[in-house]
Amino acid sequence: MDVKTLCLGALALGDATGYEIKKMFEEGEFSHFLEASYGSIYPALTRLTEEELLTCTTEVQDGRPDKKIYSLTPKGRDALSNSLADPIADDKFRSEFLFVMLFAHFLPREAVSRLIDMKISKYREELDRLYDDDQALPTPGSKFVRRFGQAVFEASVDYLENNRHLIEDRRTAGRQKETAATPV
Amino acid sequence: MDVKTLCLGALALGDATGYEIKKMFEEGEFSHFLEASYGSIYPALTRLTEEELLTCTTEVQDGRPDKKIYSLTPKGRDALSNSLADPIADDKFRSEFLFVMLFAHFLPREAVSRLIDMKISKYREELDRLYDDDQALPTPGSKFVRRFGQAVFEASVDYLENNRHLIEDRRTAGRQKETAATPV
DNA sequence: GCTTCCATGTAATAGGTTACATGATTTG
DNA sequence: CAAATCATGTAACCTATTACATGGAAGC
Repeated sequence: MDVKTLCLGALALGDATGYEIKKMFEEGEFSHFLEASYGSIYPALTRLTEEELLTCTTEVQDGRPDKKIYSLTPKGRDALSNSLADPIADDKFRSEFLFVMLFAHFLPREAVSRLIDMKISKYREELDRLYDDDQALPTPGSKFVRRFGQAVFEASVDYLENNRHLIEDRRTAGRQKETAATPV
Repeated sequence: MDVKTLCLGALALGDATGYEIKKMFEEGEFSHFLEASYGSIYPALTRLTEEELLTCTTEVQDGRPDKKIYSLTPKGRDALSNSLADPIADDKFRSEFLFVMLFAHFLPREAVSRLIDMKISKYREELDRLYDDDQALPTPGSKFVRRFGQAVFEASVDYLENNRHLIEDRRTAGRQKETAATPV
């Protein structure tokens, strides 16, 4: 599933420009589970138009590059439909944060605490974005997908808050000797 | 943070071969938040050895290629330490599943149900792997990281089970008319 | 008898991201 | 007055995945 397909999906939610599609990945509908850059979106839109899966209306602007509004053609809608029926790849989750946490004992305790604090704020930011459903949700799936994000990020924040002591309290490693049961 | 750094991390948990490191990504310590293929691991180990961050002991085998066991050198340990102190990239979560769910109304209801069932099994498989801590956990961070995975996957399964009706029950879209309050 | 496991490695390819190029207008 | 927003597009680069090459042993 490449950026072309993702763009078809974006346009199935309504006509849009490349710029607006990018925003959907950054802060819109797709932000918590997809990514794409201008460098991949613009060429994708050009190709899709060549293949007649999209039409493009140019709106002349002063001072700015002309705005190109893309629309899904019936052919494009079919292409999307077909792609949706294709086998889907497994979720991919990549977290450098967890990698670093695995080696938390290599870092000063305060550094670890700072990283956890930062990660919690990041998750909270995501949550704020997910709770702010100003714009009407365009498909029934939107609600489902949004709430999934909420559930997962909430679980993440909860987990970090309730279990950070596991790595913030030291003495866990192999380096203590007879210092048996003397909690500080 | 590239595969080289990830390999340093892998070897900080104990000496290993390229094959074993791959297993850590597939089903071991790293499986739920990192990925790497042989095609990136083997060259990384070669480079790291050239840079003297690793040493390599060759164990001759019959019938199989010689086993190459890599160990972190003190220099390698320092390099890892330094990398851990570098700014860390944001988590990346990519889900084609959620993308498809956004357009669930393009698919037959049974297809959607099947996808959700499959996704739940996938998450359950991950959970089984995470709960099976046969091998002793090598660092204090391991427990923290593992449990994080458990928390998130459990939240995901719970969410799917309790909210699948949001897309499995139709009539939500814009296509109903006066059919007000007549639940089928 | 077939599949999976062990075990390493290279080359081609693909798919992106990053950086660059341009520039007026609005917001702080 | 500076920074962010709007708006498109290309080219260089990079990184990693996929496929290929090899092959015995063990499990089903």
